[in-house]
Amino acid sequence: MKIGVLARRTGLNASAIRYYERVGLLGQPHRVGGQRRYSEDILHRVLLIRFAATMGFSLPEISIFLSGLRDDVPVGPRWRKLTGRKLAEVERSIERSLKLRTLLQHLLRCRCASLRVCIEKLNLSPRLRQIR
Amino acid sequence: MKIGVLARRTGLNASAIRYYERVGLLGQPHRVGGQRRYSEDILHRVLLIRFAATMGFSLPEISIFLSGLRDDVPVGPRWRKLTGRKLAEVERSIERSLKLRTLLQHLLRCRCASLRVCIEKLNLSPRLRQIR
DNA sequence: CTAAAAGTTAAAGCCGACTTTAAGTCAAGG
DNA sequence: CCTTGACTTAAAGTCGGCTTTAACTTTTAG
Repeated sequence: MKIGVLARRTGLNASAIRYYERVGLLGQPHRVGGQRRYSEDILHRVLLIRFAATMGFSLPEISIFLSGLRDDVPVGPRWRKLTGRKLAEVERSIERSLKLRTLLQHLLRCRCASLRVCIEKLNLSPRLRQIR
Repeated sequence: MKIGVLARRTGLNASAIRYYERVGLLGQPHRVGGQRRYSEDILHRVLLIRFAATMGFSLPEISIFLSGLRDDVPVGPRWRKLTGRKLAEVERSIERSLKLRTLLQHLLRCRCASLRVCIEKLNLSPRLRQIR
């Protein structure tokens, strides 16, 4: 299939597919008259890339992610390590977001005269670092 | 106080403070021989900006956030609306992250022969949109 | 008085993940 | 054959939130 079809089927822009190729996520596709032609395999690969991206993996990380796949290796230790690290990241981000939610709820519920007073009551300065 | 002191006391880089000034988050400070001089007030304002930023507000949002403060207004409806929207955003992001965590945990726990098989088992294509 | 530290500016650079632009080439339908 | 739409490239632009650079001035300590 041509790049436009792959683009429609993956929901991506053709330029994004060329970009993935440039950064090495997709190999060199076979060409007809200079134009790229793709197999179903590549469709799946692109969907997998999108999947990993929505999981919060960066493109360089996805490279590693996929290199485990390339060999059809039994989900190697490198991949496990990467995924474990990402899981830890996601967990930190969840904790942080839960704290933010609590704080925002407090801010919304409070009946302080002004925002300044309200925030001063929360005694933020010592918390500023924690929140990060 | 001079910009370097303000920088140290807020944990920011002096260039960040000048940047905040450029984008209109801080007014024109009073100057001595061309150099900026800041009051304690501004220190608090900068800390508040940082606080709002860690809450996930963008600098343009913080502008609005602070315009409610400028008048020492009783936490206006505009501010409430903005905060409510941010709370909703944070909640969506929490939900999304919880889903990601579950998925990552599944991926880590699975005993599939290869990543490809494992991911195929999860039947991802239909989920791809949900996850976003 | 002088040297070093800290201040000033405008403009450019950085990060990631793309998109857009400009200027062309190829393919398919009528 | 010719138009139209899809494709090609390299290079530049986008977003936010700064940082860095370069060239210069002011303040401060000794």
